[in-house]
Amino acid sequence: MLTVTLPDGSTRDYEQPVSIAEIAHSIGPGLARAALAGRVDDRLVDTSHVVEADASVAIVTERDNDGVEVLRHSCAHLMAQAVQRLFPEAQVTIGPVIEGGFFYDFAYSRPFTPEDLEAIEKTMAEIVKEDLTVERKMLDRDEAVRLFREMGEDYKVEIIESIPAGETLSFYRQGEFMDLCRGPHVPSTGKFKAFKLTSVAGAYWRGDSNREMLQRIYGTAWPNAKELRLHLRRIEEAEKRDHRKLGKNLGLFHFQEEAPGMVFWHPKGWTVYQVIQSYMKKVQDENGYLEINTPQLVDFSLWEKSGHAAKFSEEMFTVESDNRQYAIKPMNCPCHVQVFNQGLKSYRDLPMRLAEFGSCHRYEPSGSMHGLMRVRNFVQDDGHIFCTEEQIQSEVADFMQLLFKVYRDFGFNEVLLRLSTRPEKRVGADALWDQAEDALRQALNATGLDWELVPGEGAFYGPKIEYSLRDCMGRLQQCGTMQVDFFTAERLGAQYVAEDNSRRIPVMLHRAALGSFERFIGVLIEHYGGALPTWLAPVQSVVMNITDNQAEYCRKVEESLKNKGFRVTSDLRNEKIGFKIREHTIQKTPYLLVAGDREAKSGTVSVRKRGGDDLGTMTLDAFCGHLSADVAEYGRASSDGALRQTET
RNA sequence: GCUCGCAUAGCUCAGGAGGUAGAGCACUUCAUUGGUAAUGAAGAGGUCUCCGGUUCGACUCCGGAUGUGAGCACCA
Repeated sequence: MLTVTLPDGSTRDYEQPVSIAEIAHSIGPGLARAALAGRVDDRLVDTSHVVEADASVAIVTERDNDGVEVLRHSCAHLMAQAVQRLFPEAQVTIGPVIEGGFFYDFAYSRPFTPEDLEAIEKTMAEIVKEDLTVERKMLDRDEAVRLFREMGEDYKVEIIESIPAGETLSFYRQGEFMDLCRGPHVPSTGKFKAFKLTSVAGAYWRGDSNREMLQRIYGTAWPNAKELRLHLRRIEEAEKRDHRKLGKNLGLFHFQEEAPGMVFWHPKGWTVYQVIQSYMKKVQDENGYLEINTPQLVDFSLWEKSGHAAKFSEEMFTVESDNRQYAIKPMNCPCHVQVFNQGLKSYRDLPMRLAEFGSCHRYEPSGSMHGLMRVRNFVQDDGHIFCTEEQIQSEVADFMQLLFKVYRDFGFNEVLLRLSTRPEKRVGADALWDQAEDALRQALNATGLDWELVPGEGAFYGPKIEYSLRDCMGRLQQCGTMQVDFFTAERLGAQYVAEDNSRRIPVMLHRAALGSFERFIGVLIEHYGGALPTWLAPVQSVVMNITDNQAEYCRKVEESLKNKGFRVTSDLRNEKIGFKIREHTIQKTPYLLVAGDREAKSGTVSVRKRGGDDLGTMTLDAFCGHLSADVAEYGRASSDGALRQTET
């Protein structure tokens, strides 16, 4: 006799051990059909799993997030089975669930083509029709190695061999197909209703660029056709917001072959850039930063001293002149230490916060470049805080306050915090790493917000906190960073005189809020789909005449708005008003002002917002008030004012 | 950097057994002075990314380079 507690709190008694499928059936035949998996005391299991003792049990269906995950994972198996039916020589490797779908990596003699994908999808549909039972099997490790070796699955053999001998492993079989897998999986291949293979690409075996490249097929699976359709539409929407496309259409910037990975900013894009820069300048001024500027070319020896050359010399641009080797600076830190080093510093000077909008060049691998998001020349809103160990925590805390304010002003309300700790390749003693990691951990805990630990992902000189924004498409965009560094200052000879007259080495905090202007602007463009909030819009308002009669009046309106500090243009072309409205709407200008004879006579403007809202006719003063209020709101209009935490 | 794809007018894209190319928008000119998402007409615009090869002939086929896209790897 055992008692099963269901999610609604009700209980059911069974005479003997009972499977999830049987429990589902005893509740109702509809639920039995919908069952994809089960949850026993919070552990996800197959529907064939037998409950042997009292437990809380839930039937997992497609309405459950875990159910959708199971569906996708099983769909990866379904795809692998189809691939092996069509291409018997293809070897299977791994096939996990990812956000929104799944992939499976195959070793095959040639890449798969779009036509192959169609054929694979068709075969998948056939296997769905066959409604094959999916069975779980347990095998001893060595037995499994033997079995997969016989099947000619070398990659699976390698995976299984990396598991300690003597362990029992679970396998899943559906028809002729069998795969090593932790599970759980759907009970049969008839459960799939909506899936689509989306793309193929190469991917390294075990994520190691020294090993062979496999053929990865991406797919997506959903509980029904409608959700699949919505998913595909969301992808289309995201493509429309692509900052590379909008950057071209809105005339913000361009790239060209002669300068790969480096931006040509156009007047409008540069306006956005400069608005952001002066905003950051103001924020930094208000927060005790001293702005500096340092050279673009610095003798290579400085990079050797700082330790960057040892790790990144391949990624640095170099210049030779007068028999001297220079590097175009790939980062600002060593230069900031040089500024700190001028003149003897006292503990009274600390914390010293140096900031620079520092242009950096890095020879990024060609395949990693992506519009503004990853470029070879970028400008960081860089800052280095030289301080004592005791000051670390409050400095980190202060920076976070600054950061959250900045993000809110740009219209981002969700921030994800991550702590990256010591990597394998690093400098310095472990005791110092302990201390540095501890300092960041405590600062994170002090915020009261949740954060995520990412072991081994720190910089070579210190651990870091990374701040990622959630954009309106739900994607995470890493922007800000705060790094504790006990080593660079020492390497570059930075010192201060302490209270007891001893010489001490300052701690260096590396920090950036936006990350790089290029990337941040890319994120903004996509977040807003090009319709930047008024304070950022390159052109805030355009004045249009209806006939030539009002040209002079429009010029006056433009002039008067410009004098008040607004970014305004006028469009006096001999075109119909509808045509002009359309053009400036497409250009996403926040306010469209129309002046005909009526307005010219009464000294007013007719105001329309880019979204189509008609604000009616108002005096120029009234419009100025409206515009000022909008600008003063920054990007907060889209926020609820409070910083929300993002789900990790 | 790796795998695969792509590169045609300012932009978005067609095209063809291998016989030097086309649309829409934009641009220029003319007409039109029109009240909230496209007025009409005419004109101009191309070494079909670059370098080699095959061929009587290459934008088209082959090889390479460069750039770029998706993914992987990398990211101080």
